[in-house]
Amino acid sequence: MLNMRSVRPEDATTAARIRDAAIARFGAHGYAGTSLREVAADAGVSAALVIHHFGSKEGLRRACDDWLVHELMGEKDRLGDTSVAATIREWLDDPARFRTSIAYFAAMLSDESPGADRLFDLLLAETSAMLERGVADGSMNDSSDPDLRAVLITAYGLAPLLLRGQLARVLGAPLDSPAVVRRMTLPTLEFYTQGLYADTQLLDAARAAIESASGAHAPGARREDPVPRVRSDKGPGNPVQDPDPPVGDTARA
Amino acid sequence: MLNMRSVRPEDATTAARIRDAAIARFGAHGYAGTSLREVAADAGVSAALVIHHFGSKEGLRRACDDWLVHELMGEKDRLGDTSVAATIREWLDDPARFRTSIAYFAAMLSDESPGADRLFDLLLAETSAMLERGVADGSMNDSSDPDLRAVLITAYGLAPLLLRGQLARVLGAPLDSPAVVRRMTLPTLEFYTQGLYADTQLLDAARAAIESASGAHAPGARREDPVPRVRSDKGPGNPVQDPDPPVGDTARA
DNA sequence: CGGCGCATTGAACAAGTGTTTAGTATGCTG
DNA sequence: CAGCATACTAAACACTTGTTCAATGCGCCG
Repeated sequence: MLNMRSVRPEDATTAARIRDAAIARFGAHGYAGTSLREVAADAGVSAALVIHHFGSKEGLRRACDDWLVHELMGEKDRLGDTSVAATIREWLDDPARFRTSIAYFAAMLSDESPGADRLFDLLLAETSAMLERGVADGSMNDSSDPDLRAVLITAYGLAPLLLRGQLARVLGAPLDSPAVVRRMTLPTLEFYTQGLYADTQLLDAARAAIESASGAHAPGARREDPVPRVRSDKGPGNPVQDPDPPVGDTARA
Repeated sequence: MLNMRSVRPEDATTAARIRDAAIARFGAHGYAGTSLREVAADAGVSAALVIHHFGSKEGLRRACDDWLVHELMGEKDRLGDTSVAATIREWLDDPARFRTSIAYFAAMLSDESPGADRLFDLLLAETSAMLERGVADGSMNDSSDPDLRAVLITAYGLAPLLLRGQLARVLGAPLDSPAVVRRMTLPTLEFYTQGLYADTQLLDAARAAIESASGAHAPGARREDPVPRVRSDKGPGNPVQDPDPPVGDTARA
């Protein structure tokens, strides 16, 4: 289970070597920023052979997508109790492979490669299942909109990976370095346990505003009203007066 | 303050039209995936004129970067009390521009354009200042590692924007649509107020483990030990046994 | 050994790339 | 009006792109 995957740069079949080289290149420079000849050179073959094996550059991309979905999601069909900790340990022990795969995944998301949708959906499903279990056994809080929360948590989980370049730059070491992984653990847990806000003032205000604006809290309900300004009716004294501060910060950025 | 920016697609100077077309193209298809002739065609000029005005394609990129930093971060030099709510309202009222700018910013991050570093640093500084004020006035919880928390919060804030394509697909409407913005508000606030975990069990365990592993909790301290496995010493019964679940989920993805 | 099939290649292809060059129009300054 | 800078273009440049083609080698099966 470990060895059969760690057969990475070595021999393997030639097509696999090409695919691996392509994943590395695509991940580092994007699909459009990578030429077949570069991939071919990395794999030690001719450009014509790449076409011979994969039909076209787009075919190569599809093969990379398929491989990555298979490799990252593995055989875990049941979203059940496959140990998350074990998975983490696995890629912590092999940061080289983790790095390449994550880079490719990030590139997939930017390039809007169709494979990214599959991967994101799998992640989202897994997160949803995890949250449901957590709520069921009482270890996690409930949510007013579990589906949306699952999307949010999934996005938050991906954030450090998508921004790994910035994090590495700011923190002074790669995201998958032991030092950074260790340093991130506690603050992340703190945030996931205590939240950010010390009191429920903003939350209560938002709830009240939404309650008064529309009758029910139906998620996908009518969307024809111009947009109820839950956000701008609180005093300007509080610097984080917006109920949705991260998006806000993002926006102004 | 509003009008001078909303002069978007219309006349303006020719160089500005080219720049705007480039931002749109770069944002949609990336730097490498965009040709000068496409940009030129969008702007209604010849490819040679683009070179004439910006020197080279790379020069055009730099001009786009500069413009975006200026446009998104505006004149807010002091990270002080410029109202976040006002900024949000501003781009909520102009989703078209917001979309383009955000797409370009996301592309900058993927392409590792140097301008992305500037923008991220500004965002991070702003987030840090916001957190410091929040802690000072008691509206926000303190953190064991404020600097890292600021990085985390910044990343979380950017996450929905970087994943806007996936969010839009899963939620059935664009991220900047009134329906989605409205729907995200409450769950986000809930998460930022209550956190995810219902009790401090995992947090306590992690703290204890770290405490016992290394003497102090110094952030950047010695990094020569192989990495203390705070993660794998808890029972397999809890599905979210890892102190750092989002990264974990990400990893296995 | 003969022959088939596959992996593999260098050379060539048309199309597209960023960039240069020479040239035309246009409007401002004297 | 002359002169000049500037905005702008079409055409060509050298080069790279993805892809094709004919050819070569190698191994397997009879």
